[in-house]
Amino acid sequence: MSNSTPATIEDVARIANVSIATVSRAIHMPEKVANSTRLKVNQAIAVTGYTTNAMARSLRLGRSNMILVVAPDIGDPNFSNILIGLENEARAHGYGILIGHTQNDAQRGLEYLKFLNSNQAAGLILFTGILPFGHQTMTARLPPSVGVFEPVFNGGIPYVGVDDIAGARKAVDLLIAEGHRKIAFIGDSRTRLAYSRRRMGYEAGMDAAEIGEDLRIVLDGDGTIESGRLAVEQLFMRDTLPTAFMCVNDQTAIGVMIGLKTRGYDIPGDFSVTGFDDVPQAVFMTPSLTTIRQPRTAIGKHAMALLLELLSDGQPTETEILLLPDLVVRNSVSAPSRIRR
Amino acid sequence: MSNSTPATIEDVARIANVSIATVSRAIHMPEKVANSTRLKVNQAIAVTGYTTNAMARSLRLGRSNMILVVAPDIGDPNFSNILIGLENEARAHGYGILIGHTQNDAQRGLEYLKFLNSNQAAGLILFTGILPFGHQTMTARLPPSVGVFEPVFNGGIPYVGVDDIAGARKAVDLLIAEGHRKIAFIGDSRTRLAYSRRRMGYEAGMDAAEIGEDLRIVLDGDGTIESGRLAVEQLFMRDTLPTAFMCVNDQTAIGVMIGLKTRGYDIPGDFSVTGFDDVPQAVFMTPSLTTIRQPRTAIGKHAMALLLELLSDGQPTETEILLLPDLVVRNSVSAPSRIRR
DNA sequence: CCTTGCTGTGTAAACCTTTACATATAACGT
DNA sequence: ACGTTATATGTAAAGGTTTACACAGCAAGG
Repeated sequence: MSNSTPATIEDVARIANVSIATVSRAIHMPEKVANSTRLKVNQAIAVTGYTTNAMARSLRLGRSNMILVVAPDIGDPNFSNILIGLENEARAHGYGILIGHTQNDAQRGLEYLKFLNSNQAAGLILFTGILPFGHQTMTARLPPSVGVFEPVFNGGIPYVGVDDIAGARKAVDLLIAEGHRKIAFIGDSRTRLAYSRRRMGYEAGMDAAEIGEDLRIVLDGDGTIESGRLAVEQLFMRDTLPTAFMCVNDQTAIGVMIGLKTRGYDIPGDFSVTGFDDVPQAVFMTPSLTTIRQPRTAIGKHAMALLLELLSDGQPTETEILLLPDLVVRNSVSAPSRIRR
Repeated sequence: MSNSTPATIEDVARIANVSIATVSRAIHMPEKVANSTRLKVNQAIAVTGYTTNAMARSLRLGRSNMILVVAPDIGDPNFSNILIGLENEARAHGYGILIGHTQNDAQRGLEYLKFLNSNQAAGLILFTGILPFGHQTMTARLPPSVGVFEPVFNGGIPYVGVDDIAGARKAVDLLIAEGHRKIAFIGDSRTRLAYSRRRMGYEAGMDAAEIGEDLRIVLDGDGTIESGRLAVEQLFMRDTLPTAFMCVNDQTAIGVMIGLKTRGYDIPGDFSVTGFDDVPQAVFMTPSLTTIRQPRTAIGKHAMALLLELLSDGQPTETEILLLPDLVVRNSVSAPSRIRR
């Protein structure tokens, strides 16, 4: 049975005693072929173990039924759940998914660009705020594409993600409602639209509560645990400390909590901390982290639905789909302690 | 410049005023073509923005320069670093990497099997202890393949990973050296060779220290944080408790720590805990987790090297490469407290 | 019995490459 | 000047599909 070389459509045709055209039709347009013939073909397929060569098929058709997902960092705790949303939706429509990992390296990006240029994928999902194709980004000829998780700031690609401003606003409003006034925003200096939008939410909340500029502290890290820890260290160098840390993402918040705990402070007794994303480990922290939940599978689902629409219609019906995130109240926030510096 | 349809080798040939064969040669065997001609071709390539259609190329050649990495769970904290090792090695040899995510679903596995059957990937890296192709696993015609991180228990596929027995032995030896005798092993009941080997290390260590069966406690979970927490709950139902928990992996250890802390116990004061893997968050736990470090990028590198060897030679030189893991001593282990129950 | 239309099937071109083979030109030795 | 060899290029086949077009057989309508 298990020959060294896979069966081709020709092998099937020979055994079924029909032409290759008929075999192809029996597979893809079964109603166009006589019952008796279809039976013969199916038997021959079973005998040979034939499965159609997707590459030859795509070459002929000029399109494939694979979708490429490109991400700079596959270890991002948000990635896997968004991916699951993408996959489920894609599968329901007969598409398969392949993942490309760029490690933020333009050379690797170009590799995947070649893949796309060869029609090996019908569509593209971008998990990155910037097109990862280096200097060829401008001239790149991309298939229908959708950005996910963070807006793609060059390239004018439709985007599905969370409403960062509204989400951040929920966090800052909670802190203010608890009585905090001096709230630090620990941000991310990398050129990512998502992060600047979260900061906008912070500012809007502070504005709405009429909290002056003098009570706002903004410090930029790079969104990693370590940068959260560092931010705490930097703030302790200054003479005024906030009563609450609103962090641009959960990684940063985890770093902030580690920094504060290392210095012997209690959370939320001494300082309150909020995150953003609700990564899986947020619930396992001590104290568990109050944060804004990304509706990850929903994002994936919507993004894929939009991409599939693009694949059939050609024109995007909308250029940005923003999902409203929920506030997840856990144990890292309380009222500020009255007695403090 | 940016036409709707990509340039083909024919476009280049026409502009350079040569035949398509010459263009192909100018690209792949430049020394076989006259300098002047090569120049013309290169200019034409620049003008058209031509990039060779990888699919047509692979169809003709019967092989591609892509390697498929199949993983059931891309969110596994071990995955991304092993992947980086794989990628770096692959790239150095002109291969690209694509990732397939099966979610432990045989249907998805079959999708990737088709991908392979179409020669769309030259080789296969398996991140899973079992071939993910459902009932077709036996008859599947696979390209050269290497298992990584956990041995593939069906299919006789060469494997690169850590020496689980030796690693587990290091953990149990540490606990014994600290004075522990009643050591619980929190395992994983899923049919994964890696986990049963870790248990063998545990047993071997207990044997060597001549600690009797009556002092051994073995409880199986499923390797998740939650299962670690549950194991603690179950042990508290029994009348005797261990002084140390040796966990089959870090996830389980984290769950055990959460369970113990929830019950108000101090680690390592009341109980010692060890993990296995050294996932990124192990260092950020409080207390930080003493564990066995997987040499992840090294595993990836060796696995890819072995696969590349298979791709050229055909025959595997070795069937299993075991890397020795290091013990990482942090703060979750100390001597057992004398006064207890 | 002839035309028309329908159903089912086959033939061959096309998708884009690579490369064995053939051919043309130049270089060289005698 | 001629045969031999090396170098550079072109021609065409092959890889596995899909599908427009052509064709054959047959039923229906006149």
